[in-house]
Amino acid sequence: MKELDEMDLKILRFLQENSDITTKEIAQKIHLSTTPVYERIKKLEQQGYIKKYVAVLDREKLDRDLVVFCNITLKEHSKVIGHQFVKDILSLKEVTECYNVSGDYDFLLKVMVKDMRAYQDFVLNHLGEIENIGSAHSTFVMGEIKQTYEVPV
Amino acid sequence: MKELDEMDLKILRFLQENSDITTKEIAQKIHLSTTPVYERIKKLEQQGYIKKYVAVLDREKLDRDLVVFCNITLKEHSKVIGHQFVKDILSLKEVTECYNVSGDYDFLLKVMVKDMRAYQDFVLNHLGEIENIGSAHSTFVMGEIKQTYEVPV
DNA sequence: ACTGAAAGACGTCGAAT
DNA sequence: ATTCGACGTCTTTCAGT
Repeated sequence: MKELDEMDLKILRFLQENSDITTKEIAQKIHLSTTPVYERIKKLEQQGYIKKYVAVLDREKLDRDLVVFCNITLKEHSKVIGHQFVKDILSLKEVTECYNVSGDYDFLLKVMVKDMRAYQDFVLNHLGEIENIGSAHSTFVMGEIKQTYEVPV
Repeated sequence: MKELDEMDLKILRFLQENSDITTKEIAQKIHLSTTPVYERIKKLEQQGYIKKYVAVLDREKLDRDLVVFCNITLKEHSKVIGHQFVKDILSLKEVTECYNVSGDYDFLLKVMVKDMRAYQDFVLNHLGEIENIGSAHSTFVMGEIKQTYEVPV
């Protein structure tokens, strides 16, 4: 991180907002020519600051209208059991995010499904099949105020 | 959504995993030539299934080591107050996601900061400045088990 | 480390089948 | 839907400052 200057940060800000932008356009915006911009981007990719480039899809157009944050506690907390839980969770495609968290619960899942019926099916038939879940508490998303994948830099 | 066939879905799956892939490579993977793949992608972009293309950055390499889910309640729930809260929240760059949720709290924020000291500063000096917040309950992320921006299709 | 120019690759799109 | 082909633009590189 130390070796990044303000030019690098500006490039990162542009790219994480829209990676379709051309090297030339970035160059114009930050008042450089294309070559240094090109080389900086390559450096940022190689050094891992940029992990990958992805397409962002429209959740609702793809009929995934329901987003739920699901708080999970485990019955036991041994290393083996935790590991098995993680393995089981990773296989569920409806779970787009999973965090090990502090507080009253052990894990926080972000689940994306078509509708309430699909969520019911998810809880009963998918979560319900996983061993060692103590409790599951669902928080439903009613509105997305802000939704970005950006790292504040 | 109805008008998407299996080919379109395959293309979306590839692109949301890695948008650096060339039209030619997708064509090979799904056994089509480049022209129809190209046209399908353009259609998916124009119809809004693909919202944009972005670079995914490495949070930890950029010194944003602490992720916190912050549950907020408002003191009052009038339309005006909710609107002002939203406006205030949107101005905080540390808040990468904000949802209006069901349950014991009104809003769920995902906050990304450098460390615990920065979080303290965020809560005291940024959240603390916002009117009408009744309570804030922080859940700290200890480990990221799964973290994807993909829509399950 | 940057500029400017030049080569080459790929996205882009029309025409024909 | 496919191949072919051509055009334009961007990526990529190199010589020069």
